[in-house]
This record gives sequence, structure tokens and C-alpha cells, in this order.
Amino acid sequence: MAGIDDVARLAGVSTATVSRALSGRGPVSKATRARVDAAARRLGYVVQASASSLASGRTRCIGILVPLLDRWFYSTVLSGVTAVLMEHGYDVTLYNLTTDQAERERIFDTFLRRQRVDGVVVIAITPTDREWEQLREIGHPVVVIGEGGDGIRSVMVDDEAVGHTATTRLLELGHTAIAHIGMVTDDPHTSPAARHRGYERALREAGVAVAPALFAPGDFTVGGGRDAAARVLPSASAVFAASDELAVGALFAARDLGLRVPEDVSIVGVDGHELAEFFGLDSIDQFPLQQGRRAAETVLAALGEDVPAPPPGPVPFRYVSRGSVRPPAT
Amino acid sequence: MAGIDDVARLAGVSTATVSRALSGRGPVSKATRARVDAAARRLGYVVQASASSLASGRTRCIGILVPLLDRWFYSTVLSGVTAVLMEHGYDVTLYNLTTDQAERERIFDTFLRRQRVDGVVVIAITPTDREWEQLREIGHPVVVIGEGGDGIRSVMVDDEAVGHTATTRLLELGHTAIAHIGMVTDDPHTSPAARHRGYERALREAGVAVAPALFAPGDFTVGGGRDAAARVLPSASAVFAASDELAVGALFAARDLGLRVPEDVSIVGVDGHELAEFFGLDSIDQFPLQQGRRAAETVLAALGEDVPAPPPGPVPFRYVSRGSVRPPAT
DNA sequence: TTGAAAGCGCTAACAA
DNA sequence: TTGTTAGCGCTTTCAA
Repeated sequence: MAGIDDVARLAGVSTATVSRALSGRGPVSKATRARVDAAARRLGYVVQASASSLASGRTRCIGILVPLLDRWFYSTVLSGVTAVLMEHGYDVTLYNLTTDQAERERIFDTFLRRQRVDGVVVIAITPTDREWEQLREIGHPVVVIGEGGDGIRSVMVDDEAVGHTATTRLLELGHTAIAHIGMVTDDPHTSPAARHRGYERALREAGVAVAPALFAPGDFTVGGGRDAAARVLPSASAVFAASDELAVGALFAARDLGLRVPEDVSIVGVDGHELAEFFGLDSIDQFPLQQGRRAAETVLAALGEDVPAPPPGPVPFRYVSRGSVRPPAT
Repeated sequence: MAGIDDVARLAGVSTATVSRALSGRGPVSKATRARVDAAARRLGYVVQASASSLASGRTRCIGILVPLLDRWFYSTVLSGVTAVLMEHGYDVTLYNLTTDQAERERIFDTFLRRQRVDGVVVIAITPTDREWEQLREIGHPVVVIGEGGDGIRSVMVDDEAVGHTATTRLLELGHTAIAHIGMVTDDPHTSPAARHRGYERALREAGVAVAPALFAPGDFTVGGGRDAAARVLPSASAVFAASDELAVGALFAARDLGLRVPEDVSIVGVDGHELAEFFGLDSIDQFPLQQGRRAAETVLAALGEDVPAPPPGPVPFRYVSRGSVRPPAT
């Protein structure tokens, strides 16, 4: 495996010049650069990551923290992040935070502190105060998809607006017995919490009382949605589900109860999941691929890479009609 | 950020001893190790990855090549791989091979050759001859989930047996007009190709002619399955789909055609996807999480890590009945 | 624009 | 069992 000396020898220059030519940092004459490039190509030379990192302090690697890999939203965001980073020559190191507390600590205490990454993208995780602190301490840019903390860049949709939009749509159709299925968290800074707030605000603004019995928690899976919906469907004419997976679960629950959608019950989800289309499910698309791309561009920009500056403010979402809502039967 | 010298000073030993104590390589007395551990903990010292790698030649990082992230099978395998690697203190660097040819080349030419990884896990990708060559050249263990190449370790289910099992089940129920929806590849060493062979062999063994009109290609998505199934359903009493996503698509196609499952048509899929349960879909579960775990253990074993030796031979699969098949209507 | 040379922070011979 | 020391393969001052 060729080293930088081999390239230097073949090109008839010093290793310093090879380094400058190949990295693009520092002045190199056009002719020299061409000779170095040719020599490098001829030898199949690729700079060794660890040596380069040790000498320069840059790793060209971004760490990604993600809570689950097998959920559509996360894996789609991840696709967006990796695509952009790869285009810019960055590697991606994946840290899958499970529910195992010891493992989680090890990621924050050790993995992230090995100086293996130049930056971190956090997907939909709510770090504790201490974890925020640790993220800041690594001394590299951190971008959160979701609500950020102090001095931490964030890419997010306005989840309260999402909840408000979906609920308002149902209200406008004339529904008043609108159930919500989502997740209960003690942390108000999460997407489910914000969507829930948006739901309640829309109801209040419309003068409709918020009925606690019309909320049912369920984890963000089809099964969770089915179980949660089964509890509220008997007393609701419409359901706002905090994710498309939950909404699909609600469709199954409706079927089990002999309810037709949308004749007997209207259902709206959130995400833009592939399945929403097949089920003819109204949904608020939040463009997860774009969120991932934007997060990646945000870290790269913070690292001084030449990327289109991501626009400030929350990322867009869009209500997509597919036929799962209609005015309530009278 | 504390360095190894700080730890050495605080513990009253040399840096070499700190290195030995913390890495576990080389002899250190019990008392010394305790002092070093205490000093390291006190200073919050974590070894710097690039310096350690440069000096030792080991990176404690495994590269993973995956074609798609947002498909259930791949992301589940990936979960299994990352879980095991993390348990052993290994990082995971993710390379998402898209269909972009230039990007793919860059991964094989550059990314994998930066000596950033100690080993590679390839998920469901069919490398070209040249790419196999490049994988071997990096001089590290490579494990493929799917059919391997020369001198490359492989973790795989016997996909021909999978196809044979599913088809045989339908034959035993009395079906003869059994359609297959899968993927067309010119490469015989892929899962879809093997499942297709198993399907045809089962038919031949049962004395049923293989009807080319009963095969329809579709990419491995719900949409692909729906379109493919729409073409073969009119002339089939049963469908063997090469994945659960395809099978779910077939369910939608059946519904669109006014066919009931299983009264009018029987459907079997492959994977063990969460949705199979909700749709009451018969499926061959291939335990992707276990496949991922086994692949990770295989690389680790090859690197001399202390892991349970993965059993040889193909990984298990299991036919799971959920009510989507029955004898053909007469 | 180039080259010489001093590290980057750690590991692993080797000697004690 | 421990310390001394010479690198690992690059990058980056600094001087020319």
C-alpha cells in the first residue's frame, strides 16, 4: 500500500508538497499539482485516515446518534444525512442509542470523546442536561433534529403547528369528537408533546372542550396505534394520530371494530410514510429526507465546508389529502 | 482534555504502563492497574482514536456497506450488527451504496481504503468482480450477508430452500396456478434469484409446469408488489412473494381486483416484517436481527475478539402461518 | 511556491 | 513488571 513518500518520490517533490496538493490546503503550482495527482493516481494512493487526523486534528467523520434504525422516519432522515456527508467526502459513524442505560452512558462518556468525529448529528433524541453538557464538551458542532438546547443548532418542524393543522382540518369538516393518539413523555420538548399541544390548542380555539378520555397513548408503531385507537374509537368521529404508523394502526383498529374509513371515522397521520399512500391516508408530510439533508448541511457549514447555507427557521411540512377524512356522519 | 501523559503523571507511572493498563495488552500488576484506572477516571481520560490507531494499526471500527437504509430488512440487520459491535467497543462506519455509480466507485476506491476500518460487513450487495478484489485488497476480514465470494465469509439463509418451502406449502394445499413475484437480476447469486429457483424446483418436483406468465417482477416495495401482483393475480390461485413488502402489495392488488384473501387467493411472503402480523400474512421469517448479530460476531471472531463462535452453515428460517393461505376454491 | 523538520498522541519493541 | 525510546504516516510551521 503506497504511502505519501512513494508519491513524493514518484512526483519528484517533498511530502509536504504532496500533502498540500492532495488536500488542497496551501499553495501549490498548477504544474506540481498535476504531477502529484498523476503520481497519486498511478500508485493508487489514498491518505491514511488516522495519520492525517492525528496530524491535522480533523477526522472528516461525523457521528450520528439515532434511537432506532428500523423505524421509517429515522432511517429516512439517516439516508438524507449520509447522502450529503458522503458527497462531501465525510464518513458517518453510527451510534444507535438503545434503551440500555449503560450503553447510552458509554456512548456519551467514551465513544463520543475519542475524538473520532468532527461533529455530531442527533436525531430525535432528548439528551439529559448532563448529556447536553457532554455534547458541548466535545468541542465540535452539534446539530439536533428536533428541539435543540443552548448553543446547539437545531433542524425541526414546528410540531405544534403540525398538530394544530391536522386538528383544524378535522374541525373544519365539522368534527368535534376528535381523538388523539400519541406518546406520553414527561419532557415537553419532544415532537409528540408539541403535536399534542397543537391538537389541544386547535380544539380550544374552536371552542371545543379537550376531553382527556379522547387521548390515548401508544408507542410509535402500528401495533401501538391499533391498541390506542381501539380505546378511543368508540367515542370519536375522527382521530389525529401523531405518526403514520400510529394512523395505520388506527385503520386496523377501525376495521376490527367494523368501522369504515372515512364513512364512519376520519383519520389523519403525520410523516409522509410510503404506506400512507396505499392506505389512502391523509397525512402531514414532514419531508424527513430533507430534514436529514439540512442537518448534514448545517454541520458541514459549521465546519467551514462549502455548502449552501441552510435557510433559518423551521422546516416545511404539508398536509396531503388522500381520502381518509370527510365530514362526520350525522 | 487530558492526555496519556497526564494520566501517567497522576498515577506515577510511565505512559507505556498507562497504555498497557488501559488497553489490557501486556502485563501490568494489579495494584498499578488500579492506580491507572483511578487516575484515568479522575481525569476523564479517553484514548484518542487517531493516535491509538496510527500507533497500533487497529481502529476498532467496522465499515458497513448497505444498499438502502429505509427498507425494513436492511435496517433490522443493521440494528443487529451495530448492537453486537457496540457491546465490544467497536464503532460502526456506515456506507450507503446508492445507485449512483460514481459514488459507489468512490466508496470502494477511497473510503474503504483510508484504513479507517478493521473489517467490513456487506449487507445484501452484489459486488462486481473488481469490487470483490478491492474488498480483499484492503486486507481486513470481510463478511457478507448474502452469497459470499472467494475467501469471503458469508452469513446467509438458504434462499432456494426458502422459495422451495413456501411454494411447497401452497402445492400441498392443492394449488397449481402458483404465481411468483420477485426481482429479476442477471446475477444468479442473489436472494431473489435463489428464491425463484426454489419456487421453480418445487413446481417441477410436484410435476407442475413452470408457466413464465405466472412470474412478475417488481422492486421490493409495497408499490412494486401491487403492480406485479396485479398482472398475475387474474390467472393465479396463489402467490409466493419474495418479500413481505411485495406480499403486502399483493394484498392491495387483490383488494383492488375484488379478490378476498385467502378465500379467493392465497398469499405467502418472506421476511418476518412487522406488518405481516397485522395483515395476517403467512410469511417465512428469516430473523434479520439474528443475521446481523451473527455477521458482527463473525467479523469480531476473525479479528481475534472473544466472541461466541458463530455456528457454521446457513442461518435458520421458519414458516409462520397467519391465515393468508388455504386450499384453492373449486 | 517549495522543502526541512518538528511534532500530533499514542503503542510496542527492547532493555532493565 | 516496568520504563525508555523509536516510530506510526501524515500536516504544518518556518525558512528559503
